[in-house]
Amino acid sequence: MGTTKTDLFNAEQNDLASMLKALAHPARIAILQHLAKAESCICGDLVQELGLAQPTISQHLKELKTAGFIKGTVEGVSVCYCINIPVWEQCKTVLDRLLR
Amino acid sequence: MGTTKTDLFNAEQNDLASMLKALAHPARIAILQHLAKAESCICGDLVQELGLAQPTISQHLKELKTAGFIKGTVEGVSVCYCINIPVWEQCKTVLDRLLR
DNA sequence: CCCGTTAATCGTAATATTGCAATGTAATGG
DNA sequence: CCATTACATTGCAATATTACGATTAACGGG
Repeated sequence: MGTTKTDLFNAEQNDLASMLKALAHPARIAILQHLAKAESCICGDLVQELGLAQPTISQHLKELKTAGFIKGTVEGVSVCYCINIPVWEQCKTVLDRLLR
Repeated sequence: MGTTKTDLFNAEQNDLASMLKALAHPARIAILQHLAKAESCICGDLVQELGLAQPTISQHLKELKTAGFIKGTVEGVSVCYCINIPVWEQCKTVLDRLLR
């Protein structure tokens, strides 16, 4: 137990659920907002902006990246993150299709 | 630890996160899809439709109701659930505002 | 080549979520 | 009033998530 019974549901339902789960945390929403506002990408700044420790931010970034919502490019010693628009659009489309 | 540090974020971020969390489970998505398709509301049928036990369905319904996405009205011995359109619209609006 | 800076990863504690059996509650039919 | 039917609640086991200290990996400057 404690595990979601994914085999009971179809791919669309499971995919949408995991996309939404990736967004369903205030820190990850705050990260997306910051990336949207900053236009270009940032990284260590997020640790400053939100009050969370560096490993925590790194973990949230990883979840957003795994879900496809952001992309990260190594820029020398730092990493530059930015929003992955197509995935975002697709998420909204699927969500829209849900209730109509 | 293990708790989300909600005090680090503003109300909009926390509210959106909890709305999305309510949606972020395939069973709850399946429930919403079924309610949308059936137009009118249903209830015990959901236990049949999805392969989950009755207490589990009841718990998911409760979470959706707490988040405001559905409403339930007692109809004799059974309970009739239906989608709460305004909350749904508002969720999409807030989500839209996030990335733009 | 060493050092500092930046970020990912590991390990772990605290807490939340998922799912269900058992039980409780409320209405309905007889 | 009793049995039944439809749900909700409780309690608990299994697992997932959140957060962070400690450590590691990778790059650039001297």
